[in-house]
Amino acid sequence: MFSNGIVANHILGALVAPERERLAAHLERVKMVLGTVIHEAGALQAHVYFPIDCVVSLLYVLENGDTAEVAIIGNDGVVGMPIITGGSRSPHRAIVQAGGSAWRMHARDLREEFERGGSAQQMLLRYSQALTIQIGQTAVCNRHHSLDQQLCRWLLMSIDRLAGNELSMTQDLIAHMLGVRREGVTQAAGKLQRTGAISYQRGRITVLDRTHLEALSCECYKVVKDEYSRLLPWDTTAEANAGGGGDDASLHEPEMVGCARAL
Amino acid sequence: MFSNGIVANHILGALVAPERERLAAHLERVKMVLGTVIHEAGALQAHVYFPIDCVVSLLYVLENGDTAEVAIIGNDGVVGMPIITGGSRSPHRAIVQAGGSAWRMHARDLREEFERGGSAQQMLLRYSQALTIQIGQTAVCNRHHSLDQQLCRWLLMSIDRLAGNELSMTQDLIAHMLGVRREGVTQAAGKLQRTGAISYQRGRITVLDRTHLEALSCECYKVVKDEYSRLLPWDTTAEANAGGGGDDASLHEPEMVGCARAL
DNA sequence: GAGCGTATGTTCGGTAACGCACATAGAAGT
DNA sequence: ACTTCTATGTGCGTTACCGAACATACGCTC
Repeated sequence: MFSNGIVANHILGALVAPERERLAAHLERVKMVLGTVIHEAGALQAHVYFPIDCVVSLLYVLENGDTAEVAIIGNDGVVGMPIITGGSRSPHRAIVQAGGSAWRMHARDLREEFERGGSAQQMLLRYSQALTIQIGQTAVCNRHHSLDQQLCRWLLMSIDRLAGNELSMTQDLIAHMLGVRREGVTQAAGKLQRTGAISYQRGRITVLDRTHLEALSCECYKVVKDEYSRLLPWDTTAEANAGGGGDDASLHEPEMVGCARAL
Repeated sequence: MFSNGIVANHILGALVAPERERLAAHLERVKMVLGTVIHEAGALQAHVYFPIDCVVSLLYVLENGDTAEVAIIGNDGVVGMPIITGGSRSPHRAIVQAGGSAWRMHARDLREEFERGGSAQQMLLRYSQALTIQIGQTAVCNRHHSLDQQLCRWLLMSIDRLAGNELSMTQDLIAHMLGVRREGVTQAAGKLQRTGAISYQRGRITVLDRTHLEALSCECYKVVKDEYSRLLPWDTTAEANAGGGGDDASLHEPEMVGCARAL
């Protein structure tokens, strides 16, 4: 059961057994509450988080308070790459965009495993590239594509990292992620709702027609998705035995940082 | 003299002596001709390039032919990170944006050194983070800032990576990099020229007033610059003995790829 | 020095997204 | 039932940038 929980995260799941067991000794399961700031911009990152069933956004906050998401991280990745690369800080705020849980571990423990140079190193390096490409595609998308297209891409990327086809998100929050006006999201989402691609009411969005969303989305979605599956091959049949809630008593709350729910 | 040439690149220059010497055995100096495609999008990357006095852009080319630069690499970095991360390919085209020369080496030789886990590994990992943050800031900038601001940022980032205060660039090429219309660049550059910040004629831009450009630029420039100096501290006094052209006879041309000068 | 290719300048109508103001409507509490 | 809070819907003038067409001007070649 325990090991099932660990492989819920693709990075951990792809490790060879001895490494996975070594890391398991350092992992603790923590609850990821929506809106919690996991890493504040510029702050020292003490832990890495391997999402199990939550989604974390990397957000840049401008001097004037405007925001823009640069990447989305789910159980396909890890929050805290700067710990691996040695920077230990990043100008991006890591914030929980969809509640759930994650495996947490101390920075030095992961660095130690990384330096052994085995499959953990390989996976983390590959994930580093996948993340970089996702960020690059965000840049491209922000430059060239319409809000409508970007919304589709964002919805797809989000539900890909969640179990079902629903997500808890107000249009206002989506607007903050995309760095656009809330009214713009209302317009775009309205169109999608009228064509039957999605339905939503008060912060509860359901994706009804994935194919339609993919058709309306820009190429950016596919580029990132393809690159992820190339770099981090993941047997989706293994995903069945993932999750399976452990005893909640053992959950630890991540430290709450100042402006959680800042949005 | 030889070692002077090597330290012209900040990554190589920051290595401890034994590692630098080990890498030197694998380095060959190559000429980087403006417009040459160093790595085509999606192609296997056989070499890494450590720029000496050239500038390389990472460009994404959309299906419809539109382009957007995601990052600029000069002697502060290395072209070919996917070789380190293990992906060996990237959806970005690497293209020479300002001619000059670079140190080139075979992918496997660099990977070998990386796996030794010494200062080369450390520097490359830190550069990986710096590059990621540059790309992220491109995303933010594309979302929130005006063409005027972006042009200032771009000019600053470019001349920072060149010796003087001049650069050879038509407005049309800049437009391709920024992913905007050429006319837009003409407008923005015209304003800068009238205020005396820059002057240019037919593909030759001279920065006259750096301070002014920095004032007009958005915060993105500073964020990236600060992060670079935090992650890759570099003694600028050492830069004096950099460059110093070796014999041109020993220069090799990088393989020319299909659509060089595609822009 | 005439001709030509390329770089830059300018104009004009169109549109996507913005900023703001305000209307509606579901959810939650008293 | 009533208020209150939050989420969503809508209209309107403004702006930045786009797309296209066209004008100028520099520098090279013959």
